[in-house]
Amino acid sequence: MDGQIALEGFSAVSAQATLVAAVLVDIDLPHLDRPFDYSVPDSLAGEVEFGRIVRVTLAGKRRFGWVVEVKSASSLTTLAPIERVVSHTPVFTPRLFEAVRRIARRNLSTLSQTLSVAIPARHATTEKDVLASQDLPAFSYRAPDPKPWHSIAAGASLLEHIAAGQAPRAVWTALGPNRDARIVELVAAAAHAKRSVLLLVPTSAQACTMTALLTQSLNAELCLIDSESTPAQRYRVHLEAMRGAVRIVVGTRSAVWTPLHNLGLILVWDDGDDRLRQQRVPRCDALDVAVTRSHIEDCALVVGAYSRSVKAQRLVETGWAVSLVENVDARRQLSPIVRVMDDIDTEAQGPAGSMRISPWALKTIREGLTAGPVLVQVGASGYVPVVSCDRCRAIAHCPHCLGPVSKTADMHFVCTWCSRPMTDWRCPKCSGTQLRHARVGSERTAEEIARAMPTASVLSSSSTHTITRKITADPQVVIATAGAEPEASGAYAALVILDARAIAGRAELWAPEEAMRRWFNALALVRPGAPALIASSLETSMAQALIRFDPADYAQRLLDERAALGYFPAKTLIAIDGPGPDVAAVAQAAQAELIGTIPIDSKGEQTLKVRALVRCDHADFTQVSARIWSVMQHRSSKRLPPLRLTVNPPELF
DNA sequence: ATTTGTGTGCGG
DNA sequence: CGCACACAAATG
Repeated sequence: MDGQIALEGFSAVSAQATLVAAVLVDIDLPHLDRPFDYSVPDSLAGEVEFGRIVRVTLAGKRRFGWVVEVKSASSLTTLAPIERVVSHTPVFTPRLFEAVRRIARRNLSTLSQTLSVAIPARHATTEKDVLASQDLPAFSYRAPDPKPWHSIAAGASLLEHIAAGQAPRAVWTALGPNRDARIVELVAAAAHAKRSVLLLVPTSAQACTMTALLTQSLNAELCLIDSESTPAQRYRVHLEAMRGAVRIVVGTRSAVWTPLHNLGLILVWDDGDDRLRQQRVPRCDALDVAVTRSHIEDCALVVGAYSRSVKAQRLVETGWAVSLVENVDARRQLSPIVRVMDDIDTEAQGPAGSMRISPWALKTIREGLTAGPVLVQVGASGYVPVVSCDRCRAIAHCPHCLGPVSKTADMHFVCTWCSRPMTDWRCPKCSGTQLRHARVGSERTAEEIARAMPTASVLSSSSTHTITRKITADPQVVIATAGAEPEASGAYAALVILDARAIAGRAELWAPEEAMRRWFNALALVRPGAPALIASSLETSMAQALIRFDPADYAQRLLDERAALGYFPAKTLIAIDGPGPDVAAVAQAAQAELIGTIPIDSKGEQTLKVRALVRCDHADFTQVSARIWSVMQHRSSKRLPPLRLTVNPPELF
């Protein structure tokens, strides 16, 4: 009987205008990842609206949920009621929800989990405070001068389109000396169009620098969201952005979801940096979210970097974004002069040329010191393989030619120069006879340089120890790992890049792209016309891209290679991790090409785990992912252990 | 994840 | 026949 049911908390949906809310419940299970209808008690009718957080009962347990639709009827006859409306305001917009939906689909993750990532945790007192405030700051910016953009083909046009409130898309390769000015102009253009701006950078430090830059040059009111931000601050910016009270947001990865009102421009800086990628599920990439949002919000997108990621180049190749590159004159005027050592240089220097710090490198450092600070970029600790004496740790050299020793695939020590085997090797320092294979980093290099140049002042900056952010224009040698380079007042007078081959030569598919990103980031810190030496021989196309200062061309080469191999981003790959038979079943159900299945080392677990990689064309992804997802739903409803899915695993590409 | 419903086996 | 336990289905 209806009366009895109502007593138990359920109500029949009558012919009267009782409202129904579709609620997405916060449970991370694939088969429950869809909205459920709840009746809206008359007492809550005024509060239930799209985007509100509510309290509902699902399967006998009280849970939080998000209202994703309010309608007048349901296809079901009896509904449980919404018990409480939790948030006093919507915490997301229809457009943000659409972005969440697409990103969840693409990453094969649940909507509820993705929504949880996109929306900061509610903070009640902050919410009250934001809702009580009424301030909407005045908003008027002059249109930036497009003149400085004339050294970039299509650059001025991009700026004018943004200033006119339109939504152009570009991948931009910047030059160190004028990057800041260009960013300020881009932001000013969108602000002039009375639209909001979202600026995303890889690190907190960069976010702070950007905030300072924009505050100073635009006299703009803006908000900063980075790893230092408290939950209260995050929630405040989120709500204020939605209300239009905040119009410019600078931040790191998590800020990409900020639901700015009338979003006009998203600017992603250095998209190749893996810090713009989330490590935990749903592992979404700030660039992917930015691309998706620019579609949905109809806003401009500028992907800027000193180098060019393969992913960004793909946006250019497909015609979705235009490529913005400084012309040859500007590059020549504003970039350092790059010299890449080749095999002939190495040979010309004689035996010493194959030492870790070559005479060429030392010469470049010495000359640079006469004009200002010199940057030496080294591989991070553990990056550079070195063979040394097992007893005294002295770096081993070939007794015949003094060349460097390395370990071959079949575990033998040989000279990389004359390829003589190191049988009967004897340490010249301590007479030890055993060799060891180690990896060294920046600290060792600092010692070596200090020894070679006793009069120079040497500073070491690495992410594992101390990072120095800014140095004076006084002559000194700065040894830094990639990403830990301090900015020099007036820029560096010279740059030496060591260990280049150790980084570019890694077996991972992303190695050359990542190497270029690191090197161009270092090159951007050097004075125009100053010498920059890459102290290793490199593959010709790589060397050419550095010398001509043309990372976009090289990215296109890498993209062509990926296409030829059938890898991301030319195709879509999905990794399925879990117990062997289950993984095989899912790979089968996907009806996509199975590239292979490899065992993965699972620590402390009994069951043998494997990773299957399946591949499909972009056009087939929707269907392939739908098939995989339905298996996941089935598995979770049967309470089978979950499998881990990764779309285009960033550790591979 | 949690509850509710249905089926099966065994003691009474 | 009645009850406990196992398994499956639904969850609003």
